[in-house]
Amino acid sequence: MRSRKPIYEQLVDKMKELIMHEVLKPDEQLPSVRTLATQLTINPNTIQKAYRELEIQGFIYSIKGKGSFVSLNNQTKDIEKIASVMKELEKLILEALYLGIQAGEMIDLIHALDSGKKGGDSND
Amino acid sequence: MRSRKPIYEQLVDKMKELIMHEVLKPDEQLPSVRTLATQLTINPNTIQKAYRELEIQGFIYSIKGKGSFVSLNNQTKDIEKIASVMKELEKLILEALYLGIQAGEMIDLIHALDSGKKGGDSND
DNA sequence: TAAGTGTACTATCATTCGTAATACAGTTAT
DNA sequence: ATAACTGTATTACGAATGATAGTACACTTA
Repeated sequence: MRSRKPIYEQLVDKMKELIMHEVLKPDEQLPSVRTLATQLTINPNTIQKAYRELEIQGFIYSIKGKGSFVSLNNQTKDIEKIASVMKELEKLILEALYLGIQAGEMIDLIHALDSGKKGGDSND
Repeated sequence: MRSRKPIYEQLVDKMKELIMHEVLKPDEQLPSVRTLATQLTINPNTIQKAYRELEIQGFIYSIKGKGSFVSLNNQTKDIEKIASVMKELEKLILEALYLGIQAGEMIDLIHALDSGKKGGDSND
């Protein structure tokens, strides 16, 4: 029974969160494919698929024989990805407004996340 | 070759956009399952699946024997859905900030979409 | 009654997800 | 060179999902 979202995708989301929240620091080495597979009791191939996706999205980089590491990216130049995220954002904001969510509420959310990113980790 | 997103989901997204942009007005009748299936050259079951999803999400309502119609919703009370959208929004905003997108840019986007919703359709 | 509507069900096929086993390639330490 | 670790690639299989297809039922309207 898949919880409607593939395991490898869940893993990608989780890792992205950890990286963006700086729980995983730049250049920090990630658990190896086989190690993590053992820890999570899932197949190494599933981990590898997640890692590959994370690498494509620019969140990690892998070196054969050495391991996988968190990217240094803080300011990406990937124009395609930025455009894609902005488009998603527009869709979601429109839906939120349609649902009756106030613009101010969303703006507050942005400010909270933005200051939390600059000022440091005060809360979670 | 599926463009990585199911047809019925693409259809749901498309209809949601049309409804939110008020191209499809409240209480307006939608094409019947079979009619739309013929027009789009896809299976009636696929249309029905999309319509069912749209009904679950509160965008349309269907009456057996009569047809499917656009909901009047402008201010939903569906707390679960609002919470879900807010959570998605938070994830996406965080990723946008991580990519280097400025908070002000997102706020501008919100204002643009919000005024476009209240003031009427000046542009598209 | 007839023709339109939504809805439900079963069957079939292709694709994807996840697992499994195996192999290859590169790094590091011995 | 060897051993033990890393990432990567390939193939195979079973289960779940997406989409098609056909059929049937229930309701509304003329």
